[in-house]
Amino acid sequence: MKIGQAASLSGLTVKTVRYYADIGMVVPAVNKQTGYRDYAADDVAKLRFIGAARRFDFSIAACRDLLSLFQDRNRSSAEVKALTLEKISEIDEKLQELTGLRDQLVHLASSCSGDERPDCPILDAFANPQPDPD
Amino acid sequence: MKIGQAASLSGLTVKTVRYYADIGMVVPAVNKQTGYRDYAADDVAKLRFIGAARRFDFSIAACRDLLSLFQDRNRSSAEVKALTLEKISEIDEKLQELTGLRDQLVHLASSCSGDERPDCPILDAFANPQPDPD
DNA sequence: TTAAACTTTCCTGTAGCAGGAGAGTAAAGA
DNA sequence: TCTTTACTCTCCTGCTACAGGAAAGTTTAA
Repeated sequence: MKIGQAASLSGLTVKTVRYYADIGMVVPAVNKQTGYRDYAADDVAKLRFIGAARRFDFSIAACRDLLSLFQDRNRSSAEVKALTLEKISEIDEKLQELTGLRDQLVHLASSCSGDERPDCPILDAFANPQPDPD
Repeated sequence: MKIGQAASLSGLTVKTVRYYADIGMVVPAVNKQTGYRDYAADDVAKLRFIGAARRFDFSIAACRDLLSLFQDRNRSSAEVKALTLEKISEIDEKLQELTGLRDQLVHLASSCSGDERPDCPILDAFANPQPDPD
């Protein structure tokens, strides 16, 4: 099938599918007469797989790893689980960071009257930044 | 003072400070003989301000807004508060998204034995992705 | 005087594509 | 059959917010 159909079946855009071909992640056959990419059902499965992994916030590099594990009939599930646990702890870090940020901003906002007067504790805080705890 | 000192006083890198000059955010005087950028104390204050706002995850564009509010003696604090509240709700969205992701990954990982057998519910889930709820 | 430390501009690379130009191909209707 | 519309191709640029490095000039300290 042509790229448009592969894209819609996999829930990706044509641009994205073409990009994955360019970087060698999902490389379809090529119709030698037209130069059109020719996607097999197998390729579409890979694209769907990658789309799902990307939605789980795995990077392209991680997707590549997962995909090769996915295609390796002899793989053990341990590696996949390890990658997943790693991803979870990455997300945990990001969550902590964002939560801290949110708390500080909420604190600043609540101490700001938000009226027409020019005083603003938020700007004051930015003008006299606390040194980083790290 | 020269860029190196301005950078260390503001807690930014020389590259970053130079970048802020290039995009017109903090433009220092220039020593016409040497071509060296010449930062005043005022410029350093702006750099520190921006550094703090960036640490609060404000984009460069938002920093520009905040900075102009900061420099505007007649500004009201209402605009700043509005920007901050907007940022908080952005963070809230991101937190929700990440939490959902985390939950799903934890669920997948817990259903995966993680041993040497090739079966892996994680890969299975990726191979048969659930349609997006959006 | 010389060497080390800074500074300058300019160019490239990052991640993961999106947007668009210009040209060729395919499918469907009149 | 002709034409129109819809795809597809490659190639180039742009996005965010800088980092890294080259080649050349400047300053400062030994």
